[in-house]
Amino acid sequence: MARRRQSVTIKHVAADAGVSLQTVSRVINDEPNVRPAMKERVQASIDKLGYTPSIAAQRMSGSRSYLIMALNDRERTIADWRERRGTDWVDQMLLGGMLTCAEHGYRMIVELIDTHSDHVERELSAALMALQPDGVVLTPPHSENALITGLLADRGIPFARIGSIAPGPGFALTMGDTKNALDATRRLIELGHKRIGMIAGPDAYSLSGWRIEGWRQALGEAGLPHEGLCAAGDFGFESGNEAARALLTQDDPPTAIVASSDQMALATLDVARELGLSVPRDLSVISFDNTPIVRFTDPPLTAVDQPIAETISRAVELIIRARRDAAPDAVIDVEGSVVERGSTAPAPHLTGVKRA
Amino acid sequence: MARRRQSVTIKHVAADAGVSLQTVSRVINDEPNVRPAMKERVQASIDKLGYTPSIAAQRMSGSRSYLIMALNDRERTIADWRERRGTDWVDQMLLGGMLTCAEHGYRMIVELIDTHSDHVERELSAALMALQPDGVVLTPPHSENALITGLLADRGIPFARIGSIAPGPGFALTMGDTKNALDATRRLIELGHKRIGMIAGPDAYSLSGWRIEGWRQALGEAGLPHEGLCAAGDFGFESGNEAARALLTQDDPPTAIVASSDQMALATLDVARELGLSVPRDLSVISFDNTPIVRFTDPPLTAVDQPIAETISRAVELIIRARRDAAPDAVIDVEGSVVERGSTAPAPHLTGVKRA
DNA sequence: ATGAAAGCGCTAACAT
DNA sequence: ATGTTAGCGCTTTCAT
Repeated sequence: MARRRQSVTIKHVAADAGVSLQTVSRVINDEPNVRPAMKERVQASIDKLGYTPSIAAQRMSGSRSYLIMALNDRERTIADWRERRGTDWVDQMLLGGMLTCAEHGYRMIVELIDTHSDHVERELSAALMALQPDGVVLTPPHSENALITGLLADRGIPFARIGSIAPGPGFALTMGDTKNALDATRRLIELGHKRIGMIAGPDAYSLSGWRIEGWRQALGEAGLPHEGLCAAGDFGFESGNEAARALLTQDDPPTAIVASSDQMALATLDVARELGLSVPRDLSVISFDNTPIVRFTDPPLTAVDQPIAETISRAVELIIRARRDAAPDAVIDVEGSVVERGSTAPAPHLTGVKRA
Repeated sequence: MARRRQSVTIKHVAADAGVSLQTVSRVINDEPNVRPAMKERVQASIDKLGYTPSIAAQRMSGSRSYLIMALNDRERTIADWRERRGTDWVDQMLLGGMLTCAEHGYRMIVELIDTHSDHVERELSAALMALQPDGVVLTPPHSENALITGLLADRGIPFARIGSIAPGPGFALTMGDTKNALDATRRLIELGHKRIGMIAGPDAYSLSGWRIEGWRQALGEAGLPHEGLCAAGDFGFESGNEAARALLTQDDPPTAIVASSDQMALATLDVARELGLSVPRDLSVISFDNTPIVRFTDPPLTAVDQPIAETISRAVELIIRARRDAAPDAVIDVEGSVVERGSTAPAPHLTGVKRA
């Protein structure tokens, strides 16, 4: 391959404007100590030649790489893509991440890392050495992986933890999990439900716990019971099936269920159908995620919308500003909302009658 | 900001192994003229220190950047994300692209470019200068934009054109559009349909034409008419609504429709419902895309599955091999398939009776 | 088969 | 306010 060189470099601009490289550099980076007239002249040359600095060269000189790495769980992400489950997490991440990066001249680059692997550190370290990103966005469950956060902290790389509130290095951001679960449960209580079940996510994710907390809090406020009404899944369809079955086939089953993922809610719909329960007449369901498919289920699912794009956008801004500003101590909580659709309705009148 | 340096560099490895930088470089790049024993010794140091070369430095020295840029239409992509329509094109692109890139030590980086903008060239040029990718994957409609292909050809950057068969620079790949439309239409003919409509995509996409061609060819084989049975949309829901209405409210309307996108098929379902037509009893529908939502529509849509991941994967391989191998002259056509679901059924008996 | 020297495009540090 | 120098980590010459 022919040795490919940059077509227009800082040298060309400097020559064209009749100034030193350094002055051009100062203009590019909007640094002080350049007279307006000079700045204008250099900018004119830049525009004329259509010059854009090479991020590789910028990085080499000890400056920024203008790259932000978004780390996702390899196994889960690939499975979602392969199965075409309609999870649009990555899309929403790119929506918030890429656009905000672009506003600041940065790029977002998606990287997949194994969670369970014993060589997480090697994988991550290799990615960091290869790319030299200026920051990293950690999504669950990586955001709570001490090996990962520790390594980033050691290397002094700014990073954001989505779905983590633990103190320590890195910006912590959450998507209103507790309040979302609280709101969803309250809504069901308003509809007259007295026994409201919860299909929780796996323990490995803190947000699973937060949602349980919100659910319990709402029940507590209303003096309603929670005992025996919480079953845990792993966010996947199969686990949701089992959890829903466990909840709905017990004595005095719930008339409403909050599921911690769309897939588990989908499974709940199936189980209900199988048990001869009509949704929402006999059973109300609210899910978390609000992925595109929930508008097309039968009935369409009332769902908690997670502000993924907004949250990643905030994370990126924090990372980019990290050089200047001090880290905010507090956890940043971006609010979600409940989108009401057809899977929720007033509690059935015959509450308390065993149906299974 | 502290001037952040690479933690482990080629120098460290060279020192550890007691050899010159050059020898280490040769080992990294698997070059000849290194004795096995030497190679082993160096590799041991690399493993011990957990060394991975910086792609910025590799690029700077005139070698590869190990970056492949995937170019998508900015406006459409962002709209799909914002509306959360369930289009998983980008996901499938990443599935095929990222994984294949990773196999070869490359990274895929997604970039959005305006199609209609008059400064496409400036935008693209800036991205190329900043990132210096070793190759570019062009998706429709960029793959048929002469400004873009011309610029890449001029710069000598290997690129792939997805959904383009035009001769000229760059690897051309298609996803079996003609055959897919042919198969879908043939399937409807097998089911006894005599009047089969087509809701085509916009002219700006060549693949719209290829699909029309396949549809027409199948009709021709069976001696069936096509006149007045083709309406064009822009792939979006609204346009599908109009097109479906035009087809279904005419005299002697079709009993089956092939829609060039899921969104337009969704609209067709709505129009059918509105007109009192039951799908698939009165009307069969086959769509293109097979996005996740089509499993949840009422009824679930029979759809043409586009091998996006596989196609992008092939494109990436071609680009990476471009340095060694000669460009294949022929268009590479990756086959799709029809996934049968609930929106197709035998033609209604009362064919020919006006219903609208 | 190995090593030494030069340079990629850019910026930090140090002049002036 | 501007210019000069040195060097980032690596690969390409060019020696040996």
